[in-house]
Amino acid sequence: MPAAAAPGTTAGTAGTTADSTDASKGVRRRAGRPSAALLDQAGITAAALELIGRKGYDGLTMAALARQLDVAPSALYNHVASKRDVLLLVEDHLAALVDVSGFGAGSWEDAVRTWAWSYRDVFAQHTPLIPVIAVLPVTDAPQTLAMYETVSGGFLAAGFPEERIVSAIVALESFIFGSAYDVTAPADIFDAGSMAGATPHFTAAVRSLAARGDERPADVAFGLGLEALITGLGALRR
Amino acid sequence: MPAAAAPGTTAGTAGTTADSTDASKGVRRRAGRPSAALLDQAGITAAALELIGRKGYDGLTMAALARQLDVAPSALYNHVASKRDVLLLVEDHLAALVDVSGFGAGSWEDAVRTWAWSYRDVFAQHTPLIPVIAVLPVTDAPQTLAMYETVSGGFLAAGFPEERIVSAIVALESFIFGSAYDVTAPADIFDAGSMAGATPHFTAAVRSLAARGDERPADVAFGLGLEALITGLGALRR
DNA sequence: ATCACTAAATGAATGTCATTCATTTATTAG
DNA sequence: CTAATAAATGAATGACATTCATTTAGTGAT
Repeated sequence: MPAAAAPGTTAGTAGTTADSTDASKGVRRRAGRPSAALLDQAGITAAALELIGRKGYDGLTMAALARQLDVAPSALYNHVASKRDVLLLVEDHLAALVDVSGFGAGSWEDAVRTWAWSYRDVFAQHTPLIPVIAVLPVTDAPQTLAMYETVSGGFLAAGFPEERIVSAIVALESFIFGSAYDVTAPADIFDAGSMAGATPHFTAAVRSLAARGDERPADVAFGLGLEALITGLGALRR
Repeated sequence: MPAAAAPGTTAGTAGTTADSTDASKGVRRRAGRPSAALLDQAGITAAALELIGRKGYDGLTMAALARQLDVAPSALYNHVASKRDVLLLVEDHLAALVDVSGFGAGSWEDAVRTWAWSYRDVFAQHTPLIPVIAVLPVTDAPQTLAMYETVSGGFLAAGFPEERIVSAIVALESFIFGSAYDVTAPADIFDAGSMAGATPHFTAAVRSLAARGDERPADVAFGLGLEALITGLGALRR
């Protein structure tokens, strides 16, 4: 038994971490292997989501994440290789929230509508993930892959030629990602301010957009583009 | 050749490109005010573009930018408030490269085609700017604003109702930004690997896409979506 | 000419991050 | 019982962006 007798109390600086949130109530452990690991990928994902919800993506640092889990930052690296890995975990979790229930239920058009709107809504809250998803091999994201499978199946059942399905999905997805950014843009993004005099057409167009209504500009644009894509892509069906 | 800026818009920062690199070899100056300032926004923009071209966006650090200009990093802060400002300068420079020459020339459809493809191509090389543009008030980017003015004018001339113009442009732009990411994705991004067994429809769709051709998948998807949007949005014209 | 003013540059901090590493230790397999 | 291992610790490290007190050289007014 290697030096078991009387654990020498590495004492020291425990107080710091105190108890940021709940995380792992009370019981602080010292270095060493606990009966059950404090960390795992599911817990890291949950803590990351919690942190993002509370502090936004700027607040998502490895140190803050560790604090949330009542653990030292370096401990995270036993479970993820990098911060990017954390983002991938979050991304894949979110993919499971996208509503694909329309596929197999009603019309193809309605299924795409439901899917696209919910996809956009989910990622509008998480735009910092978009650059990550866009380049993410699907192998690394099982939930995301599952979403693609359902959607592909829906397209196939609707009569799409197999070789056009991926292109059609990619086109829709590109529009969705771009539109997700749009949701986060400031309301006055198109205000030309002092340069308005030099841009009469644009300024007038912006003004007349603002003049009408209740609906959020980002939603109007998304609806417009989505219906165009549904009609245009739908024409590919046999 | 690009640009064809809107009437009334001046060259603005265009002249920047003049002497990109050289910077001021040999002559090191000590602190103090030189006869002509070593730095200005045009020079910073040019140096940033040079650096991005050579090392990519990872290589664009304030220190590297300063070195490129043969200046201390802190000197940059006399001309830009932050690194984000540098990115804005670059973004606005690129906006001038987008081809809007079709508006006022041929058909609306062709003008949109030319504009959209060139817009995508330019930003596919600069995807790290997309999160910046998406939230960028147009006031801060005169060349970008000039682009909007030309495009708005083209839509108006084509018979679009004024209050739909901004939404239509935003929809197209969202698609363009999303598609720009797509260009940079690895070729095997959709390879399900070991999970292929669980995703038969998707895997088959990916395979049959790969089976056909010469054209890059990102280009096929972009063409497909763009034509759908042109048709669908075009129907809004009076 | 002189003198104050000011724009522009310097280099030495600062602070925030992600990430690495040598150690420590509880649990488990043999 | 012992050796191996997974999992945690805290103290570096090394990039970065950004700030600040200083320095200096043109410029414009007197």
